[in-house]
Amino acid sequence: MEQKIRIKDIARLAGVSAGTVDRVLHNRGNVSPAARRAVEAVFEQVDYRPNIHLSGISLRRRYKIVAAIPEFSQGEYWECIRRGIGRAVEVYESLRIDCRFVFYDQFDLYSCREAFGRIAALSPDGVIIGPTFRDETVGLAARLDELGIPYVYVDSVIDGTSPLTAFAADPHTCGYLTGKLIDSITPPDAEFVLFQAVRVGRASANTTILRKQGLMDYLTEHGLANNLHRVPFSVMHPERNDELIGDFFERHPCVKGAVVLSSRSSVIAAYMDKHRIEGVKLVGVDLTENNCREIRRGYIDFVLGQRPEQQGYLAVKAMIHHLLYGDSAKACNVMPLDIVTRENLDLYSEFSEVAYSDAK
Amino acid sequence: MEQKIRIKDIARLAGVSAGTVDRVLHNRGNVSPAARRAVEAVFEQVDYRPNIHLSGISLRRRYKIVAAIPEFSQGEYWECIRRGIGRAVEVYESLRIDCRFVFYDQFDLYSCREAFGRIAALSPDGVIIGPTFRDETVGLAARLDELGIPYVYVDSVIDGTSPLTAFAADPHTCGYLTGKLIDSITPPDAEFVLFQAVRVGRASANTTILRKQGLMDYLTEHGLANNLHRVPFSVMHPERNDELIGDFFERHPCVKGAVVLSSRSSVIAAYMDKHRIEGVKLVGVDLTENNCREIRRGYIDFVLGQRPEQQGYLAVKAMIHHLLYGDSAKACNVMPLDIVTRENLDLYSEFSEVAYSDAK
DNA sequence: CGGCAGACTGTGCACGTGCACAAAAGTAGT
DNA sequence: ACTACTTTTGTGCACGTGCACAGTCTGCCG
Repeated sequence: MEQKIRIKDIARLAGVSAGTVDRVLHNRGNVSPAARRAVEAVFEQVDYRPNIHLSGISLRRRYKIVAAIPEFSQGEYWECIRRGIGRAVEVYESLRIDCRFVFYDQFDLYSCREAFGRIAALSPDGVIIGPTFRDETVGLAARLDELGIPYVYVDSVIDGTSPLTAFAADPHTCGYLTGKLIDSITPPDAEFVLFQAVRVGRASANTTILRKQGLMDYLTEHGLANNLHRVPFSVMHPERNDELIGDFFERHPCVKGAVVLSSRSSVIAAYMDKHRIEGVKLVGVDLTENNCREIRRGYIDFVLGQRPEQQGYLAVKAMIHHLLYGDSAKACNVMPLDIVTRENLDLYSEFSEVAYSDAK
Repeated sequence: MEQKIRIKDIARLAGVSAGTVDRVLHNRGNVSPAARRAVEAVFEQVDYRPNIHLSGISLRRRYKIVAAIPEFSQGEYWECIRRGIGRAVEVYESLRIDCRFVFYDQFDLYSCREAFGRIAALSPDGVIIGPTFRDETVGLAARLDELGIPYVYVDSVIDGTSPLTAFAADPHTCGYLTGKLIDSITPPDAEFVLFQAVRVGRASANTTILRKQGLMDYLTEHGLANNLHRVPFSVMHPERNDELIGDFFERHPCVKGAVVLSSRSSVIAAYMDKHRIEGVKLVGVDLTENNCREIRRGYIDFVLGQRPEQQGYLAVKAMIHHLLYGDSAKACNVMPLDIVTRENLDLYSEFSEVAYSDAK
């Protein structure tokens, strides 16, 4: 095993001092062309990898990261992302990282606008964005671009902006896979129903539209497009669903599979429980606490998980690596879609403890 | 954000020098009871977390890890574990870690015995064991216990030994989940076949037996135990399967689902391709290259992945944390079982790039 | 030629920990 | 009280990097 190459070694090989190598390395200027060439020639030949642990210590300044994500209640989707962010900040605490959260109401455009407006004043070194409203996010991205502040998306990506990177599942694949699953676990040529969550004050999110497109594409490719019914349901007022959903199942006894493309499949599961609807398979998205409970109780058959906690963790990590070591990251990281069912559910929840703890 | 507590601070608070605190911290002895009490009293009160990056640098000695795992061909299961180990060693290279591999033939008991016999002579500080043969592993474990050398299992766990920790999927759950899947994607009360890989020179591995038990338990609980047929097949000589498997399907046209509990489901997939057997669902285990190919081609419907690469990575990480920072780890870490199908396969393979790269 | 600004370069400290070594304190025997 | 020895305690260096600061060199102007 060859000895690790240090800045001092590079300096010796190039016939300059460590300070000059450092200046070349960090583009700090004030380096003569000759010295620069000499140093760069050495870099060509040797495989120098800075010891990231050490560069962290020597660092003088503190970096400030702002995470702008929707607010959440306990057990909801965004709590996982938040937890992942928090974990990363803990792990990297020995480097000089501060993290500050800015929450907004994902169902209130004005709340988002106001929250996003506050960010610049915090003069962050980097921003983690959990986007909901397209225009507001585009505006924020433009401002950050102008200020030269890097930003990273979690959960979903907003086109037409230039983030450092993003960590999100592919919504089209998500919908497509949902189609495959519900098709696989129901009899051939079964009928399906897509329950669409409706909410006051918010048009369907882009993610949901793309998921639906993925679902439709699967069904179309398998000649099942006409087997799909669409029924809206209310998240805020579950009691209103009784009439909405109630007679649907009465009129459509051939429906053997139900799909929910938002994270609220537990609402449908609760309905099925209450009204003793049996023989209908249910596939949902996201491992929220409510969904997990319904999986355990057997009312939800499969759920697609998109590793929100890991998204948050990796977003912070990518940001830190960019800020501290100048790493560029690939434009978009597509998260795996975990197929979760009663038998492997616990494995996922228990395991998340282990996976991230880089430091004690 | 409060200031980070350093050894020097503890020393000041306890009225001793940093050296004494260090001695208490690392149980190096030569500390008077009074001083020890004073230091420990301070530890009670403050939340001291050593900066692991720094302890890494200051460390004088090199640690030597030996990984004893089965040899493999390209694209096979153990290659992933090996890759994960390699990755971890890269990431932690700035700490002083050497890793050395000892390979053995997983179908040759004597090869294993010989390889395991060589380990002690390498005087490792820690050993990663990928076990196959029970008695040989028990023997190795006993020798390591005697020498006070910690060891970690990957892939599976050998009872009656005391490893530092282990990273493995639960084989019973694996079989159980396989049952759930094949049951879910076939018509009610379908018949199934379990293809059992037979190999010269090796009794069925313990893992396979436990998986089979899990499968049987699922079927029994769902009143399907009598719907299962068992057929052996040859991995080494696929051409012999023509007769073995051939007339089975002729005689059992009601069989709609096939299960393989080893990683060799691609052999069955290839057979189905060759003989144009259709309408039979196939569920397998492990994301080997061959299995991935057959998933893409549509001959395998679902595969359970147990994250071998992550197992290797985490095993090394746990060992390093134990050696360097004295962390104890929980006895056994149960890996998630990823349900992989054509639509989410690529997501898993692409993502593994991202997840581990702690350092550039 | 002297002075001076500006560009470039080298030096040295700090970061927090592990560990070697020196120093001090304690103990026991003569 | 002195020596010899053990136990306990304190001190200081090394690790590799970032960065401040001081020092050197060059060219230009008066």
